Amino acid sequence: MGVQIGELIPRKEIELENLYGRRVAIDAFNAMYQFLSTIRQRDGTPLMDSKGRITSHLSGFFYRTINLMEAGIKPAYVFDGEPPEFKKKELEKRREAREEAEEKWYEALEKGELEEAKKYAMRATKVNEQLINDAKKLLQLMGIPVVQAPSEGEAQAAYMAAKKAVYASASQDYDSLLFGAPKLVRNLTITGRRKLPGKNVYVEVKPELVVLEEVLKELGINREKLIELAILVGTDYNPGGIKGIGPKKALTIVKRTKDPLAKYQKESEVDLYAIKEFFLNPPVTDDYELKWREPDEEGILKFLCDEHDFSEDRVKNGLERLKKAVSTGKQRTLESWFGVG
DNA sequence: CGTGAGAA
DNA sequence: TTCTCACGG
Repeated sequence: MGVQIGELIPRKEIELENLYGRRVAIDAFNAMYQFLSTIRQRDGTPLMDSKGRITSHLSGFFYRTINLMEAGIKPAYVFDGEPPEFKKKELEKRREAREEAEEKWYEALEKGELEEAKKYAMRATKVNEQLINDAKKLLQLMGIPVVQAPSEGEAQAAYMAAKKAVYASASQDYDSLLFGAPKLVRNLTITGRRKLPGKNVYVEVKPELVVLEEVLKELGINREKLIELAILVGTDYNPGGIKGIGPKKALTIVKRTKDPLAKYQKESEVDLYAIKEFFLNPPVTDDYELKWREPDEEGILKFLCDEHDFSEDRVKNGLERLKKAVSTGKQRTLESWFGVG
Protein backbone atom coordinates (compact mmCIF):
# COMPACT_ATOMS: atom_id res chain seq x y z
CA MET A 1 0.00 0.00 0.00
CA GLY A 2 1.41 3.36 -1.00
CA VAL A 3 4.79 3.86 -2.57
CA GLN A 4 7.66 1.66 -1.36
CA ILE A 5 10.36 4.26 -0.80
CA GLY A 6 10.18 4.51 2.99
CA GLU A 7 13.73 3.32 3.68
CA LEU A 8 15.20 6.16 1.61
CA ILE A 9 13.17 8.89 3.24
CA PRO A 10 14.77 10.92 6.04
CA ARG A 11 12.28 11.92 8.70
CA LYS A 12 12.43 13.45 12.12
CA GLU A 13 10.42 12.73 15.20
CA ILE A 14 8.46 15.72 16.41
CA GLU A 15 6.40 16.56 19.46
CA LEU A 16 2.70 17.14 19.08
CA GLU A 17 3.33 20.64 20.40
CA ASN A 18 5.26 21.41 17.22
CA LEU A 19 1.93 21.21 15.43
CA TYR A 20 0.09 23.43 17.90
CA GLY A 21 -2.15 25.94 16.16
CA ARG A 22 -1.56 24.37 12.75
CA ARG A 23 -3.92 22.97 10.15
CA VAL A 24 -3.30 19.56 8.66
CA ALA A 25 -4.96 17.84 5.70
CA ILE A 26 -5.48 14.25 6.74
CA ASP A 27 -5.76 11.46 4.19
CA ALA A 28 -9.18 10.23 5.29
CA PHE A 29 -8.92 6.87 3.55
CA ASN A 30 -5.64 6.19 5.31
CA ALA A 31 -7.17 7.03 8.69
CA MET A 32 -10.30 5.06 7.90
CA TYR A 33 -8.30 2.01 6.98
CA GLN A 34 -6.26 2.23 10.17
CA PHE A 35 -9.35 2.46 12.34
CA LEU A 36 -11.19 -0.34 10.59
CA SER A 37 -8.24 -2.68 10.73
CA THR A 38 -7.02 -2.00 14.26
CA ILE A 39 -10.16 -1.25 16.27
CA ARG A 40 -11.30 -4.80 16.73
CA GLN A 41 -12.05 -7.37 19.35
CA ARG A 42 -9.64 -10.13 20.13
CA ASP A 43 -11.04 -12.50 17.56
CA GLY A 44 -10.87 -9.79 14.91
CA THR A 45 -14.53 -8.82 14.88
CA PRO A 46 -14.90 -5.05 14.41
CA LEU A 47 -17.03 -2.96 16.75
CA MET A 48 -20.66 -3.07 15.67
CA ASP A 49 -23.98 -1.61 16.72
CA SER A 50 -26.98 -3.75 17.65
CA LYS A 51 -27.98 -3.98 14.00
CA GLY A 52 -24.60 -5.42 13.04
CA ARG A 53 -23.33 -2.25 11.36
CA ILE A 54 -19.59 -1.58 11.72
CA THR A 55 -18.70 1.30 14.05
CA SER A 56 -14.93 0.96 14.52
CA HIS A 57 -14.24 3.87 12.19
CA LEU A 58 -16.72 6.12 14.00
CA SER A 59 -14.99 5.46 17.30
CA GLY A 60 -11.62 6.16 15.74
CA PHE A 61 -12.60 9.37 13.98
CA PHE A 62 -14.50 10.67 17.02
CA TYR A 63 -11.81 10.22 19.65
CA ARG A 64 -8.78 10.97 17.52
CA THR A 65 -10.29 14.14 16.13
CA ILE A 66 -11.14 15.36 19.62
CA ASN A 67 -7.58 14.61 20.71
CA LEU A 68 -6.12 16.55 17.81
CA MET A 69 -8.39 19.51 18.47
CA GLU A 70 -7.43 19.42 22.15
CA ALA A 71 -3.78 19.47 21.12
CA GLY A 72 -4.52 22.64 19.17
CA ILE A 73 -4.21 20.87 15.82
CA LYS A 74 -6.88 21.63 13.26
CA PRO A 75 -7.61 18.60 11.12
CA ALA A 76 -9.32 18.68 7.74
CA TYR A 77 -10.15 15.27 6.33
CA VAL A 78 -9.61 14.74 2.62
CA PHE A 79 -11.66 11.97 1.05
CA ASP A 80 -10.85 10.17 -2.17
CA GLY A 81 -12.78 10.76 -5.36
CA GLU A 82 -12.56 8.62 -8.50
CA PRO A 83 -9.36 6.59 -8.69
CA PRO A 84 -7.43 6.96 -11.94
CA GLU A 85 -8.09 4.27 -14.53
CA PHE A 86 -4.63 2.77 -14.12
CA LYS A 87 -5.24 2.12 -10.43
CA LYS A 88 -7.98 -0.37 -11.19
CA LYS A 89 -5.56 -3.26 -11.49
CA GLU A 90 -4.08 -2.61 -8.04
CA LEU A 91 -7.54 -2.23 -6.52
CA GLU A 92 -8.56 -5.55 -8.02
CA LYS A 93 -5.46 -7.18 -6.57
CA ARG A 94 -6.24 -5.79 -3.14
CA ARG A 95 -9.78 -7.08 -3.37
CA GLU A 96 -8.55 -10.59 -4.10
CA ALA A 97 -6.05 -10.43 -1.23
CA ARG A 98 -8.84 -9.34 1.11
CA GLU A 99 -11.09 -12.22 0.08
CA GLU A 100 -8.30 -14.67 0.68
CA ALA A 101 -7.62 -13.16 4.12
CA GLU A 102 -11.31 -13.29 4.94
CA GLU A 103 -11.44 -17.03 4.31
CA LYS A 104 -8.37 -17.59 6.47
CA TRP A 105 -9.98 -15.47 9.17
CA TYR A 106 -13.01 -17.77 9.31
CA GLU A 107 -10.82 -20.85 9.22
CA ALA A 108 -8.74 -19.61 12.15
CA LEU A 109 -11.91 -18.74 14.03
CA GLU A 110 -13.24 -22.26 13.64
CA LYS A 111 -9.98 -23.65 14.96
CA GLY A 112 -10.17 -21.22 17.86
CA GLU A 113 -6.87 -19.54 16.98
CA LEU A 114 -7.60 -16.00 18.13
CA GLU A 115 -4.27 -14.36 17.26
CA GLU A 116 -4.33 -15.83 13.76
CA ALA A 117 -7.95 -14.87 13.35
CA LYS A 118 -7.29 -11.26 14.22
CA LYS A 119 -4.29 -11.07 11.92
CA TYR A 120 -6.33 -12.20 8.95
CA ALA A 121 -9.32 -10.12 9.98
CA MET A 122 -7.14 -7.02 9.83
CA ARG A 123 -5.93 -7.97 6.37
CA ALA A 124 -9.52 -8.52 5.30
CA THR A 125 -10.43 -4.92 6.11
CA LYS A 126 -12.58 -3.35 3.43
CA VAL A 127 -13.84 0.18 3.05
CA ASN A 128 -17.20 0.70 1.41
CA GLU A 129 -19.40 3.65 0.50
CA GLN A 130 -21.53 3.28 3.63
CA LEU A 131 -18.53 3.45 5.96
CA ILE A 132 -17.22 6.52 4.11
CA ASN A 133 -20.58 8.26 4.33
CA ASP A 134 -20.81 7.48 8.06
CA ALA A 135 -17.41 9.03 8.64
CA LYS A 136 -18.22 12.14 6.60
CA LYS A 137 -21.50 12.59 8.45
CA LEU A 138 -19.84 12.31 11.87
CA LEU A 139 -17.06 14.74 10.97
CA GLN A 140 -19.53 17.25 9.58
CA LEU A 141 -21.62 16.99 12.76
CA MET A 142 -18.41 17.59 14.73
CA GLY A 143 -17.81 20.80 12.76
CA ILE A 144 -14.65 19.44 11.13
CA PRO A 145 -13.92 20.32 7.48
CA VAL A 146 -14.48 17.51 5.02
CA VAL A 147 -12.77 17.98 1.68
CA GLN A 148 -13.87 15.96 -1.35
CA ALA A 149 -10.95 15.27 -3.67
CA PRO A 150 -11.75 14.91 -7.36
CA SER A 151 -9.36 11.96 -7.53
CA GLU A 152 -6.71 10.85 -5.05
CA GLY A 153 -6.99 12.26 -1.53
CA GLU A 154 -3.22 12.33 -1.17
CA ALA A 155 -2.98 14.52 -4.25
CA GLN A 156 -5.55 16.96 -2.93
CA ALA A 157 -3.89 17.05 0.51
CA ALA A 158 -0.54 17.72 -1.15
CA TYR A 159 -2.06 20.52 -3.21
CA MET A 160 -3.51 22.15 -0.10
CA ALA A 161 -0.16 21.91 1.66
CA ALA A 162 1.65 23.33 -1.38
CA LYS A 163 -0.78 26.27 -1.44
CA LYS A 164 -0.21 26.81 2.30
CA ALA A 165 -3.88 26.27 3.01
CA VAL A 166 -2.57 23.74 5.52
CA TYR A 167 0.78 23.25 7.22
CA ALA A 168 1.21 19.66 6.07
CA SER A 169 -0.52 16.61 4.71
CA ALA A 170 -0.93 13.72 7.11
CA SER A 171 -0.78 10.08 6.10
CA GLN A 172 1.22 6.94 6.73
CA ASP A 173 2.01 6.71 3.03
CA TYR A 174 4.63 8.77 1.23
CA ASP A 175 2.58 9.40 -1.90
CA SER A 176 1.73 12.98 -1.02
CA LEU A 177 5.46 13.81 -1.30
CA LEU A 178 5.36 12.63 -4.90
CA PHE A 179 2.28 14.79 -5.40
CA GLY A 180 4.35 17.72 -4.18
CA ALA A 181 3.46 18.17 -0.52
CA PRO A 182 6.25 20.28 1.02
CA LYS A 183 5.58 18.67 4.40
CA LEU A 184 4.19 15.32 5.44
CA VAL A 185 3.27 14.24 8.96
CA ARG A 186 3.23 10.54 9.80
CA ASN A 187 1.98 8.82 12.97
CA LEU A 188 -0.38 11.65 13.79
CA THR A 189 -1.82 10.13 16.95
CA ILE A 190 -1.85 11.09 20.58
CA THR A 191 -1.18 7.88 22.42
CA GLY A 192 1.77 6.53 20.54
CA ARG A 193 1.85 2.81 21.06
CA ARG A 194 1.67 0.40 18.21
CA LYS A 195 1.75 -3.35 18.14
CA LEU A 196 4.55 -4.82 16.08
CA PRO A 197 2.99 -6.98 13.38
CA GLY A 198 3.14 -10.61 14.31
CA LYS A 199 4.81 -10.19 17.67
CA ASN A 200 3.15 -9.33 20.92
CA VAL A 201 5.39 -6.33 21.44
CA TYR A 202 4.46 -2.68 21.64
CA VAL A 203 6.72 0.21 20.67
CA GLU A 204 6.47 3.93 21.26
CA VAL A 205 5.43 5.67 18.07
CA LYS A 206 6.00 9.39 17.81
CA PRO A 207 4.72 11.73 15.11
CA GLU A 208 7.25 12.22 12.31
CA LEU A 209 7.78 15.16 10.02
CA VAL A 210 9.05 14.64 6.50
CA VAL A 211 10.18 17.74 4.64
CA LEU A 212 10.21 17.28 0.87
CA GLU A 213 13.01 19.77 0.36
CA GLU A 214 15.20 17.87 2.83
CA VAL A 215 14.35 14.55 1.24
CA LEU A 216 15.40 15.82 -2.18
CA LYS A 217 18.55 17.40 -0.80
CA GLU A 218 19.49 14.24 1.06
CA LEU A 219 18.95 12.06 -2.00
CA GLY A 220 20.50 14.59 -4.34
CA ILE A 221 17.62 14.58 -6.80
CA ASN A 222 14.60 16.73 -7.72
CA ARG A 223 10.92 15.86 -7.39
CA GLU A 224 10.67 14.57 -10.93
CA LYS A 225 13.49 12.13 -10.22
CA LEU A 226 11.85 11.12 -6.95
CA ILE A 227 8.73 10.26 -8.91
CA GLU A 228 10.74 8.22 -11.40
CA LEU A 229 12.48 6.48 -8.52
CA ALA A 230 9.12 5.64 -6.97
CA ILE A 231 7.80 4.27 -10.25
CA LEU A 232 10.82 1.99 -10.63
CA VAL A 233 10.34 0.68 -7.11
CA GLY A 234 6.58 0.42 -7.34
CA THR A 235 3.56 2.62 -6.64
CA ASP A 236 -0.16 1.96 -6.25
CA TYR A 237 -0.37 2.33 -10.03
CA ASN A 238 2.35 -0.17 -10.91
CA PRO A 239 2.57 -2.45 -7.86
CA GLY A 240 5.82 -4.33 -7.66
CA GLY A 241 7.60 -1.85 -9.83
CA ILE A 242 10.37 -3.11 -12.08
CA LYS A 243 11.53 -6.62 -11.20
CA GLY A 244 14.91 -6.64 -9.52
CA ILE A 245 14.98 -2.94 -8.72
CA GLY A 246 14.77 -1.87 -5.10
CA PRO A 247 15.08 1.59 -3.58
CA LYS A 248 18.90 1.72 -3.59
CA LYS A 249 19.33 0.57 -7.15
CA ALA A 250 16.53 2.85 -8.28
CA LEU A 251 18.23 5.86 -6.73
CA THR A 252 21.45 5.12 -8.62
CA ILE A 253 19.55 4.62 -11.86
CA VAL A 254 17.54 7.85 -11.72
CA LYS A 255 20.65 9.80 -10.81
CA ARG A 256 22.67 8.65 -13.79
CA THR A 257 19.89 8.27 -16.36
CA LYS A 258 18.25 11.17 -18.10
CA ASP A 259 15.04 9.33 -18.93
CA PRO A 260 15.05 6.19 -16.78
CA LEU A 261 11.49 5.21 -17.63
CA ALA A 262 12.34 4.77 -21.30
CA LYS A 263 14.41 1.67 -20.72
CA TYR A 264 11.81 -0.04 -18.54
CA GLN A 265 8.70 0.99 -20.40
CA LYS A 266 8.86 -1.97 -22.79
CA GLU A 267 9.01 -4.56 -20.02
CA SER A 268 6.10 -2.93 -18.20
CA GLU A 269 2.43 -3.60 -18.86
CA VAL A 270 1.40 -0.16 -17.64
CA ASP A 271 2.18 3.28 -19.07
CA LEU A 272 4.95 4.51 -16.77
CA TYR A 273 4.88 7.97 -18.35
CA ALA A 274 1.17 8.30 -17.63
CA ILE A 275 1.90 7.51 -13.98
CA LYS A 276 4.64 10.11 -13.86
CA GLU A 277 2.37 12.70 -15.44
CA PHE A 278 -0.33 11.85 -12.90
CA PHE A 279 2.02 12.45 -9.98
CA LEU A 280 3.16 15.72 -11.53
CA ASN A 281 -0.31 17.02 -12.43
CA PRO A 282 -3.05 15.17 -10.58
CA PRO A 283 -6.67 16.34 -10.60
CA VAL A 284 -7.22 18.68 -7.64
CA THR A 285 -9.76 21.31 -6.69
CA ASP A 286 -10.05 24.69 -4.96
CA ASP A 287 -13.64 23.89 -4.09
CA TYR A 288 -13.27 23.39 -0.35
CA GLU A 289 -13.76 25.42 2.79
CA LEU A 290 -11.56 25.14 5.86
CA LYS A 291 -13.79 26.20 8.74
CA TRP A 292 -13.89 24.57 12.14
CA ARG A 293 -17.37 25.02 13.62
CA GLU A 294 -19.19 24.32 16.84
CA PRO A 295 -20.22 20.69 17.03
CA ASP A 296 -23.88 19.77 16.56
CA GLU A 297 -24.28 18.11 19.94
CA GLU A 298 -27.80 16.91 19.42
CA GLY A 299 -26.97 15.53 16.01
CA ILE A 300 -23.93 13.67 17.32
CA LEU A 301 -25.84 12.16 20.25
CA LYS A 302 -28.58 11.04 17.88
CA PHE A 303 -26.12 9.60 15.38
CA LEU A 304 -23.68 7.90 17.72
CA CYS A 305 -25.87 6.97 20.68
CA ASP A 306 -29.37 6.51 19.26
CA GLU A 307 -28.42 5.05 15.91
CA HIS A 308 -25.14 3.29 16.68
CA ASP A 309 -25.35 2.39 20.37
CA PHE A 310 -22.38 4.41 21.61
CA SER A 311 -22.35 5.05 25.36
CA GLU A 312 -24.06 8.34 26.08
CA ASP A 313 -21.68 9.10 28.96
CA ARG A 314 -18.62 8.67 26.80
CA VAL A 315 -19.99 10.67 23.89
CA LYS A 316 -21.13 13.51 26.17
CA ASN A 317 -17.71 13.57 27.76
CA GLY A 318 -16.12 13.72 24.31
CA LEU A 319 -18.44 16.54 23.31
CA GLU A 320 -17.44 18.60 26.32
CA ARG A 321 -13.79 18.18 25.42
CA LEU A 322 -14.49 19.07 21.81
CA LYS A 323 -16.49 22.19 22.66
CA LYS A 324 -13.75 23.42 24.92
CA ALA A 325 -11.12 22.76 22.27
CA VAL A 326 -13.12 24.61 19.62
CA SER A 327 -13.62 27.64 21.82
CA THR A 328 -9.98 27.92 22.87
CA GLY A 329 -9.09 27.50 19.21
CA LYS A 330 -11.37 30.41 18.36
CA GLN A 331 -9.85 32.46 21.14
CA ARG A 332 -6.39 31.76 19.80
CA THR A 333 -7.45 32.85 16.32
CA LEU A 334 -8.87 36.13 17.62
CA GLU A 335 -5.70 36.82 19.57
CA SER A 336 -3.59 36.33 16.49
CA TRP A 337 -5.92 38.53 14.44
CA PHE A 338 -6.08 41.40 16.86
CA GLY A 339 -2.80 40.92 18.61
CA VAL A 340 -4.26 40.67 22.08
CA GLY A 341 -3.35 38.31 24.92
C1' DC B 1 -7.08 3.11 18.09
C1' DG B 2 -8.28 5.29 22.40
C1' DT B 3 -10.51 5.02 27.12
C1' DG B 4 -10.59 4.22 31.82
C1' DA B 5 -10.68 0.95 35.81
C1' DG B 6 -7.80 -1.33 38.63
C1' DA B 7 -3.04 -2.93 39.65
C1' DA B 8 1.47 -1.68 41.08
C1' DT C 1 1.22 8.67 39.96
C1' DT C 2 2.20 5.49 36.26
C1' DC C 3 1.32 1.35 33.87
C1' DT C 4 -1.37 -2.55 32.02
C1' DC C 5 -4.93 -4.42 29.78
C1' DA C 6 -9.79 -5.45 28.63
C1' DC C 7 -13.33 -3.22 26.55
C1' DG C 8 -15.69 -0.10 23.48
C1' DG C 9 -20.17 -0.97 19.82
